[in-house]
Amino acid sequence: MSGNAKSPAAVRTVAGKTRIQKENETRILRAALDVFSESGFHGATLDRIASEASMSKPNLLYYFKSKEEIHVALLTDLLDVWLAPLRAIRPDGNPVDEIGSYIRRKLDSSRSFPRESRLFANEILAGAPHIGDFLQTELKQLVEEKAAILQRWIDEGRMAPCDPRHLLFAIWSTTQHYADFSVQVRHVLGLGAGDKSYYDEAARMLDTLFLGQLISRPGSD
Amino acid sequence: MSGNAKSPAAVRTVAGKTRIQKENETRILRAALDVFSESGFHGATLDRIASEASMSKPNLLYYFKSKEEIHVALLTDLLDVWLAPLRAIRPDGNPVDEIGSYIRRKLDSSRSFPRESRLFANEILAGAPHIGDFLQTELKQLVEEKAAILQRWIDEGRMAPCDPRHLLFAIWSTTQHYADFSVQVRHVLGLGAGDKSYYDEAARMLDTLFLGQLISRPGSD
DNA sequence: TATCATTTTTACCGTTTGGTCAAATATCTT
DNA sequence: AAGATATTTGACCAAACGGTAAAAATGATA
Repeated sequence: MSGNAKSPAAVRTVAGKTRIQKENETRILRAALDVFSESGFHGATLDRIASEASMSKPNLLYYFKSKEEIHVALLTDLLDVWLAPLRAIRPDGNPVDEIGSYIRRKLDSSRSFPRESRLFANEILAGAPHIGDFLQTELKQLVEEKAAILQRWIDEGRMAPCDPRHLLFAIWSTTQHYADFSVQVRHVLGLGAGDKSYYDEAARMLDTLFLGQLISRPGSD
Repeated sequence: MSGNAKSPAAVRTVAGKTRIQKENETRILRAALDVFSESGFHGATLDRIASEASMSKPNLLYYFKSKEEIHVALLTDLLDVWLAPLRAIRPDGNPVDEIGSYIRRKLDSSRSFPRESRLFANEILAGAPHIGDFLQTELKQLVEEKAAILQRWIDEGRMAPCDPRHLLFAIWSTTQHYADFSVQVRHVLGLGAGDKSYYDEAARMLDTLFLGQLISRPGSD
């Protein structure tokens, strides 16, 4: 009677989620990502999210207790994806490859998930009310771990000396800029609304900036 | 009877502003900058702005017709200040000095005017509903003008080849990051709320990143 | 001090918004 | 098909919000 097969008399999967539940939660989160990333937390309304999810507002609130719960769910889902590129930096790689891949992955994230990037940016700009703990613990620890790797490369003379944590900040800011400030980028470059053609030039620029010069290559690397 | 001395029978200065008017408009804009930069346009309320300006809401609306008018006034005031560092880049200078000064000025802006930076960031993130025109015309033109200078330096072999406009994007994003994402920076570095001590290390990092390497110095420059 | 324009306040309004409730409907199991 | 559970909806609510109107108070001028 315990297990996970069927407790009362319904079709529930492992996590206790019905087929309809999973479907609707997905629909809601998808719609909410649209609305939150476009208008921010306070600018978003449950009515718009419900409408975009083709669902009545009370029905939406049947799956998520509050507006904040939807927002937190989105952020929580996002964090793992967001950190994946940083996690992928390998201690036994060489600086150019590892940092180069990291930049490429982060830039790809901006291009492929601009709404997620803006959601994150909005949260930080608002003072990180929901993910402050995450930043202070998980992110801080991960940064320290990866910064130690970079520091070792510096000590070994394989990279120009600099504060590794600030180097990471620079990579974050430059890559995320193309998602968070895409309107400005497009307006300055004179591009249309959906045009993402600038990403190629951006990639070249970042390679020049971070790799072409920052990392000294003895040739043996 | 025209002039600017005194038209009807009151104490008005050049722009037709009473002493009290000027004082109160300043108080309102100051309070509004606090609130808007902290909570964004939609998160801000007239009640909070009025309260922070030690003023009743109707009295506030006696000086500004609407919430949006306050917001636009803030943004408009900001734009000139915001572009000053870029305007200061001189065609007859040398790359290291000019770009170095520019980075220093932008970083100083982030340290000294973080609220202004966040106000701007919020506006862009929201899709630049109020300053879209400015971005497409004034900013675009200014960027083209300065990019041409950088391009000339590149053509003359005084700088590593790269897209000058994206170089500007990189400078904008890295410097503004320290204001817009200060919460994240502090949490990752393990610093307290008001601590801005990281700016020194940030400046070193940016110098290394942009100057130490990007710009090739023939020695004669 | 009388006069007039400016400034401030009190009371209020219509709308929007996040959220609730109970009833109705669909879905699943037996 | 019956019964139980899960889902959906329409009607509604209290609070918050941007904004208004008109009267009261203040300040400046003569």
